Amino acid sequence: MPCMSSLAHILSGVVAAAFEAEGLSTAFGVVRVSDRPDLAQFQCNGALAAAKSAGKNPREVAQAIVVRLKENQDFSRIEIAGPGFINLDITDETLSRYLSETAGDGRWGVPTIISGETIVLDYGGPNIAKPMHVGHLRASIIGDSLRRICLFAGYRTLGDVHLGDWGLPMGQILAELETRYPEWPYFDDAYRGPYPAESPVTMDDLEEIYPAASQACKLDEGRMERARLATRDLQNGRAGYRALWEHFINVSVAGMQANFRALGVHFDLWKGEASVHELIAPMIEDLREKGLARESDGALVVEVGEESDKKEFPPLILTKRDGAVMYGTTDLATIVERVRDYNPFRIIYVVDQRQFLHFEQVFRAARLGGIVSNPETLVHAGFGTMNGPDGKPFKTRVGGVMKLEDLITGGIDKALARLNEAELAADMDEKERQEVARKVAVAALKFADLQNNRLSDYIFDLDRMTSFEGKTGPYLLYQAVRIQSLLRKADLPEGGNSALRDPQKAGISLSSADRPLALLLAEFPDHFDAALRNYTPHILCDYAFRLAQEFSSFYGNCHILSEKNNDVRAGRLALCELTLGRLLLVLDLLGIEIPARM
RNA sequence: GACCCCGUAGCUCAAUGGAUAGAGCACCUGCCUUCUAAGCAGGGGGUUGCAGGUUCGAGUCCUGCCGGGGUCGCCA
Repeated sequence: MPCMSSLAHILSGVVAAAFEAEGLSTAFGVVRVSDRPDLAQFQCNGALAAAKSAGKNPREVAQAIVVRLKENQDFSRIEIAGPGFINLDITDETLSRYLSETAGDGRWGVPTIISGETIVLDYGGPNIAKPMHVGHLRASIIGDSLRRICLFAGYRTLGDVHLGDWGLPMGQILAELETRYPEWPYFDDAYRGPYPAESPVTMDDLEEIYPAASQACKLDEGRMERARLATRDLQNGRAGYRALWEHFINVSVAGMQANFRALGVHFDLWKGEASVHELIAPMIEDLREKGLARESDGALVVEVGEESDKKEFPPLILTKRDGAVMYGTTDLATIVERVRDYNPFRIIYVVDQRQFLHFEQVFRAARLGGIVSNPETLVHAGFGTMNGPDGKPFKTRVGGVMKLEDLITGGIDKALARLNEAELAADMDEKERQEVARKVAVAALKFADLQNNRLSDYIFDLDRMTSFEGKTGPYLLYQAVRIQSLLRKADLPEGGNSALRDPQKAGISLSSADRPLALLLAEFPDHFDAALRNYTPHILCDYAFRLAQEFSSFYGNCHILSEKNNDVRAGRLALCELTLGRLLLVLDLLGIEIPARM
């Protein structure tokens, strides 16, 4: 029977009952890991707040609670400190029992949400015809991590790449190609035969053509006008444009998939803005009938302002003056589609925080139009901008953006160099060495990004992102690999460690050298819960690092395999297994793969 | 101009309103003939931008100011 929560949560229940018995709210009973480990393992600060609401002396309230808690055998020490903090230590038996009971089912104390609700996650958002650059890193890996976190919590998850494949850039490229190659059959309205199966452009071509087209439109209003018309004609189904556009999609998606494969980022759906094109007309019709869509300066808009707005809120534009739709329109139609197909509990958008206003417009329109009934369905989990060392949005020295592919291969090269220095790599074949280097490099990249608070901007520093020492992904891998190696040498009996398998008999014997690690292991459900509730993978990064660090300290201070006392040896091996299990899980939740050796 | 976010160690970042604000990098001192040194043990480094306020208690909440970034209808 697995424990369904963290130790602190279980202790909260005990202390809350004491508060209730004193006629006080159970909310005061919250117990958390002490922020003063030198004073206690756990603390409850509720007596202070309770005293205030009851008009009593805090220490007297605390004293009454302590008297009741003394009856509980799980506590080894209960003390009042300062103005009324209740400091708590638990017995080693209680700690050991908790760790044993939460081992073995792979959940480490995290309860499963059994509702089976669906969460759609929208992340990545790469654009057709543009190479993926470092800016796509954040959306991809934060989104993929959140998908893994939701999945582990028990939700059904659908990660959607949501390609940028339907807007003005498509028209700009079409117009540019039509200017350069007017003889192509794609531009001949009289052409009736099948269009070529082979793409006339490669990804390299597109990488040159798109910036050229974009620049031309910026400088020349005539070119921009033709790009707008091409966009509209594409959206209206002009056959030659559609055929050429499909080639763009195919060559672009092939490039993206290579990048995502290297990163280990997974998507369940490869839809894009164009996927919902057929839903737009009926959706607009419906919004018209409801009186929500109206003409404004030639455009069709939905007013989304609210009474409480501090400043005027711009309307959502459904169709522009020229009749073409905007990305807000496709985003709204995508909600229509997702609700229809998946009836999601949540739709989480992992998109740059600078698009806050856009999503607020779309979300308000969706609520007004009755597209979603629960306002909490739609969530924008925004992230901060990736800046250069100068504090401005990141650019390479030559002024362009760094391609994601170059970032990854650069990291792999550095990892290979590090591997070659170490003697361990000598007996690896070329393929294994490459794969280990890729895992190390990707771990470095992902951890360097994910450890930052999702919402705050952060400085992109190439050297730091491909650093393997200190608070880095490779450090975590290294600790996990060391534990794996140690456990292989431990020659454990079939079915695992007796200290875990038979907790009633042996238990995990603890000492001052390993107790901090044991306590930290018991914290896992709290950190998972915080990461899930707030959509913040960095919480798990921090926990994983602390766990690895605590283990490394333990490993350095205690020689495990040569331990003479069988109970102590078994207990320490059990802690190794428990640490490895959590480390592997947390790394998996972060989307980080572990090599067998490094 | 209006609105939103940010300001924490030399640098990059943490810290559900709680006790003595923590890590990593960089710098300094030790430790590889015992389980992987991508490591461990230890050290120096802070008026949390400034000024008020609320609170038993503020890096955290409120007000003002200074500094930085972002957004503000026909791009995505």
